[in-house]
Amino acid sequence: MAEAPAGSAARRRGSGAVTIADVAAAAAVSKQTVSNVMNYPEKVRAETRERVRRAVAELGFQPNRMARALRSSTAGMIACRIEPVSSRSLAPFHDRFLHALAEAGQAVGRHLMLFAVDDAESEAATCVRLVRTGAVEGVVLYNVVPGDLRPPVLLEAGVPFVCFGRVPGLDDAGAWVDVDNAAGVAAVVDHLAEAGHRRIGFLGFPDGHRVGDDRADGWVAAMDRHGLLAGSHRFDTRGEDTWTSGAKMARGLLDRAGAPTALVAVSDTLAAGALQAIRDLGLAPGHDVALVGYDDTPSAEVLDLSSVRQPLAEVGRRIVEVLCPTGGATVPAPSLLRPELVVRGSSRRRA
Amino acid sequence: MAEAPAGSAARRRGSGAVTIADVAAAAAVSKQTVSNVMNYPEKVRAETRERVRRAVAELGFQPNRMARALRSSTAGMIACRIEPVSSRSLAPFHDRFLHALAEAGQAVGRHLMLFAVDDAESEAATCVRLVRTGAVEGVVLYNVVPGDLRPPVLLEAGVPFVCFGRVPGLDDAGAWVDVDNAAGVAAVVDHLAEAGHRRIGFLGFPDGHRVGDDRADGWVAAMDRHGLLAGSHRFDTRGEDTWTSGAKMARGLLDRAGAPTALVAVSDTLAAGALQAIRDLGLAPGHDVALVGYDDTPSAEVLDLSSVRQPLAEVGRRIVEVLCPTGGATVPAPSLLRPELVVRGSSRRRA
DNA sequence: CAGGATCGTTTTAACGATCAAGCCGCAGCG
DNA sequence: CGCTGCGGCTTGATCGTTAAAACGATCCTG
Repeated sequence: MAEAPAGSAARRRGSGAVTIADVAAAAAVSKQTVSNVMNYPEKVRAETRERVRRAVAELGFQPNRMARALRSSTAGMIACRIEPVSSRSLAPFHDRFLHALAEAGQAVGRHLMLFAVDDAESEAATCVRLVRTGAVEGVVLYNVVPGDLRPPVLLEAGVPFVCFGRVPGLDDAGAWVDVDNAAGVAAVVDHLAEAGHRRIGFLGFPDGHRVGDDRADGWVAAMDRHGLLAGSHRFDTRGEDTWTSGAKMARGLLDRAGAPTALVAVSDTLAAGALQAIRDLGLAPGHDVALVGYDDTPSAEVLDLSSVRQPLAEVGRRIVEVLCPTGGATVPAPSLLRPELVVRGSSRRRA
Repeated sequence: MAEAPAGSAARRRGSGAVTIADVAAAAAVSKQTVSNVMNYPEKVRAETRERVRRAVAELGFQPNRMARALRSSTAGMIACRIEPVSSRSLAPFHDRFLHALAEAGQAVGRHLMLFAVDDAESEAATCVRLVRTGAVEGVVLYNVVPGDLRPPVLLEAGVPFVCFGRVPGLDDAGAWVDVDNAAGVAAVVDHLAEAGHRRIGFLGFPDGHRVGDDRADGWVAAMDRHGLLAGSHRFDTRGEDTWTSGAKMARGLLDRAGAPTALVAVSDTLAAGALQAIRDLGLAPGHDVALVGYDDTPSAEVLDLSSVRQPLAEVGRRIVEVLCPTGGATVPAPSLLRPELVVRGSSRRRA
């Protein structure tokens, strides 16, 4: 490990760093005044404030976080589980969620602590322990599904938490933030219908998971709204979230008479597979067949693939706002955010 | 946000949780004895220990982390930057690194704190601040390249750190852990050569980045060792780390006389593209053309693609060991770990 | 049997900050 | 003149824990 050089610019004293007492001595004021300068500058006369500020700068003073946390019993941290990378999907979505959370947290002076556990049960236990030991102020639950066993446990234990994912029973507490999956897919259908497409195929996930089901519902609802639902069950395909599966589903849809002129995929992985299938059939994506993916992963940009972007930054901000209320007096309601369709070449031109 | 119910099983007192003083009172001993029971049980008489233990269990006491951190000035945390998801690669590698780090940290009682910054410069500044404020004991630098400006800054500031990625100047301090990229690719070439392949193509990254260059060196060295280097520069292709680019490079190599019978790709993304190209040419992966990727991402398993697995768990353990030395008296040397080749169908059968 | 070593526990004192009074001087006001 | 109010600072207590010293009692040991 890299060791500290004997004498560096910012001076260390004895065993530890420079404390508020050192600053106080240097500026010839009391510790409390230094504290005030740091936290409530308007409470201190300008002249004194300047003197203290100079001392702070000269000594390179940085208030000790643990001491502050102890005294004011605010850890300045929130926790979230980091899940093992699943082989289900190629899309690095969890990554981006954590990044958004970290960024949103920092904006209000909170840091993000990660922990790794094997299952939901130990996740709940760990969350309880982290809050009980004062390590964090609250926790974030990722990918919450109906019937999830984590919320009730945390509720019972009195642990502040916010879910990413709808929780039906918690509607009044503002304890969840979600992105409207149905609306996202519906927006895609709207976009395609406006461009004149009448036969719009759907590449979805197998039934039985919240996200996939919501997206499928969005397709059905929007198709119905445009009067395109009749007979379109032929265009409803489902499969695992893999590239291969996407290619297969697309081939199945396109390789027949009366094939769809547009495809809606519920992930960029599926869409990437579909893209290849389209090309394999000698068709031009965006021209012969329109194609839209989901999640706006980096690959979507590379592939010039239209995709639905989830407002992750906003999700992070809301979560943090609920967990660590700043100025806003009112406790916010649970948020159902609208995703945004990013139109690229794969769906821009009329089929 | 979910609120604490009025009365839950684990009792809260007044404004806060149960403290060591409560336990002491309940067990009719001093606070210090309780502390000893928690930290040095052998120092306390068995009978007393039992009594204290009962009180701890009854009250559900959990020592306050901040207080402990303050008193013993060990934060129990390490920090690492979470990078924005790059559009360069589809592989969620950073994810897995963070997971490994979190897990390794927990094994020795350390938690992982994330922070988000825009560039390397502010990363260094943030690291310094985090350590100076006592928030973390040390930091981990991800993806360190030669000439990286972060190590010198941290060194100067006396911040304990460990790099993932070789740092030539720091060889004596054990300040880095790396995986031998050249050895990984060489192992692939060995594997293919043993299977009888003589013409082995290379799908690499453009020159100028450490990881890519190391892997290219590995190919050259191993080819040379097997006496296959002569004329094989025709088989050396380079391109961006995208699926499309991989497909194009593979097509370029395979679609001519005297084509390679095996391909080494330096990422699974490139390999996935190559896989498609192979199929497009009517060839059978693993039979007509052997193919091996790199990083053993989830997609490799799905695609039945041989790949080189980096020992991330071990990387995490070493990093943590250096940052937070446990029992081992000796400061470990910098670690250059060997990756492991995972053979799957794409390279199992003789071409 | 005095003097020291040992054991198990308590007491005291931090760790570095913030909170809540308290104090002092000066202005305003009856 | 004296009382109150207030800005500006200091003092003392405190958050919950642990390190280190103190302490009384018992046990050796020469």
